[in-house]
Amino acid sequence: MQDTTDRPYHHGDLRRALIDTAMAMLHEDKGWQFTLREVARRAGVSHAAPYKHFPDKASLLAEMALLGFDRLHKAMTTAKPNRPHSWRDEFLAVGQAYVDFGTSNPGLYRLMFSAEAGNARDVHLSERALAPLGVVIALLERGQAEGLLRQRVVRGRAAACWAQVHGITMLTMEGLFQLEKVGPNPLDAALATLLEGLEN
Amino acid sequence: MQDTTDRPYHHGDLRRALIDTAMAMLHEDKGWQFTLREVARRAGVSHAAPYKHFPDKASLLAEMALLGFDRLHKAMTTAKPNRPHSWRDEFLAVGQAYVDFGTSNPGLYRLMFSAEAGNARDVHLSERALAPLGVVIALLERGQAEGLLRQRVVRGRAAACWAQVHGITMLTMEGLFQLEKVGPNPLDAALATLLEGLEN
DNA sequence: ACCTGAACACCGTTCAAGT
DNA sequence: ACCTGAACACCGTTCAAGT
Repeated sequence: MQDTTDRPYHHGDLRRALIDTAMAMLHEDKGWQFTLREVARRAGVSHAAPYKHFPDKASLLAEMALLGFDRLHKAMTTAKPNRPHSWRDEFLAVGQAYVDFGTSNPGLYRLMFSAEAGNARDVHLSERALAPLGVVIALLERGQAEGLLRQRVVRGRAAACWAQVHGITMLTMEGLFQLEKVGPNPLDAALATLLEGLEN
Repeated sequence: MQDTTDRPYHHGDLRRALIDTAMAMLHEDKGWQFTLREVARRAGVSHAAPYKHFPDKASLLAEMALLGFDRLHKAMTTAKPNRPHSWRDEFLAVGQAYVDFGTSNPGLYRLMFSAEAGNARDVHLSERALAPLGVVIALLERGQAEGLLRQRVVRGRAAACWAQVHGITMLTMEGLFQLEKVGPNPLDAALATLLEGLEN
């Protein structure tokens, strides 16, 4: 349903429109393997128009991944526990927010972590990918300062948290954490194990 | 370099040849996003020939993923610690074998865990994907029996191990565990955290 | 029983030309 | 400054026809 009438030739802000359209398409079957031509089609422009705003498809994907990391970062920083405010509650809230972000945006999350998509992961993207890790590092430092956590090198522990939570997210996304043999609450079990590895 | 002379028309075992060729192509840039036509080309047959052995590309990929899970399973069961034979050594050896398998076969590993590739992950594939998990479950049961591990629901702890090790593997593959900010030995740190979460 | 060649409906990307 | 249309070199998949 495109209005081809009110934008006779020049699209107001095609760049943003393309990103928005592609972001929406991420929620469909093919994930980030959508077609650039289809994006253009839905944005109401010719299939050549996107090339005036992005050198190629990979560049569009890279920009979208960047956006994704920003959103993940925001999801983690705005995550708050329901009621009490113990360190442990906050930690679990952040972990849950991370997993929720991934499982409710599987297409975007896969894109963010696919070196395959935007061919080479450039420095810019890698830097932005580490912002979420910064949240975890700060959280662990506070936990150690409060004497709740074992005294271990924080960056190493943060890496462990990241890997754990990334693994949970991906396996859930692939449907492998919903299988009987894996047990009833793999997510809770994984987070509990992680906490037992961190706490005093 | 195809011998088109000695196989004038009928290829002896084209099915296997296609799988082998595709498996080899997994190690190239595009990973499992290789082209079916290119597989046929390298196998020395027409681009239509593969369709006599696989209904579509997704079926070929599914078969390859199955093979991958078998190999991963074997890598885990044949993993042995260097010298001593404590439970802990064995656990670490299995974990390391898992990560090594993934990082040295990134194309295959990504394929195994991409619901995107073989469209729907069928029951067959999911079952085979759980064989590696079985190894971990057995390992944890022994550790608990020997009184080394906390008494927790084994399947839950096994899920935690899987997620941890899967996360490590993927983040390493994507190059995110080689970044300075993540620290010097994220892999070791992650495995150490996992062990501290399991052990008494 | 197994393979080929031509064909169909697509892609990503480029580029001269239009507004 | 921004967009289009035709073109190029590809895909995956199908199907009548060949051996």
